[in-house]
Amino acid sequence: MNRELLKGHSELIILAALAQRPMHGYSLSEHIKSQVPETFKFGVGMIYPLLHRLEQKNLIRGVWQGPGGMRRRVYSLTARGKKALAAKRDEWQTFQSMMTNVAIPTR
Amino acid sequence: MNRELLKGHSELIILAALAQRPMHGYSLSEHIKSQVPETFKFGVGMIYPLLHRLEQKNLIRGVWQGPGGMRRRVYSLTARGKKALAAKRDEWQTFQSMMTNVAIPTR
DNA sequence: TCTCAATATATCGCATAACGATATATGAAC
DNA sequence: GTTCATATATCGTTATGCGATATATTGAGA
Repeated sequence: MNRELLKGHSELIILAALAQRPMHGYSLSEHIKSQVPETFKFGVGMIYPLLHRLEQKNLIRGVWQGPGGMRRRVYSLTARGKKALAAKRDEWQTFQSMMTNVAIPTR
Repeated sequence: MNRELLKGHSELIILAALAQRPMHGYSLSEHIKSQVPETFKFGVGMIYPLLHRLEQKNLIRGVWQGPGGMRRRVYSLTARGKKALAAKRDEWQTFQSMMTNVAIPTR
């Protein structure tokens, strides 16, 4: 399976997942693995840079859980993140219908 | 609009267009421009590397038009290209439904 | 108690490819 | 004969997917 298919779409996946409930990186990875086909699953090594990127863009915010137990950073959507999610959903719909129109002939 | 969205999907667009009728690079570019939204249109500079790539993979084959007139290379699908197109269409359907499931909540 | 697997985060490096910019040449129209 | 559309080609930048690797903690079981 082409590994470039996800390019540019992964942020939408993360934001949509975090909109359901706040999660930390590892549980997010498990969550996504459970609901997308094998070929599309994110490696853990992909999740953290993505989360850092989204936090830098102020679309999500993470807080360290503590003080007891293993350190984990739980992320949730910011106000900007919610708007971005809506925008990315629209963007996906546009892209999706364009691709389907172009690639799949109407019979 | 995110410029990474197309990653990995552009070959499908080209193959699907050439399945309709053989074209050379420039007309292909015009063809695609006419049927996809502004934000997704391919610059001409994108078309030729793509065509070279597809020809190297033996999915399309180009023949120089001649001898009179401006030089132009007309591309059409090979047998392998037709199979690849079918595979990429399936791949798109899988990707498409996965993304929609994950990104757009069912109400 | 010792070990191992699962949990949890982080970062490095490679490969791929979108995409704008730029170069070059021909043909047609004015 | 100058300008615009046609036609192909390539370079450099940038983004990012993704595997590999490193490190630390916790809990279960032998």
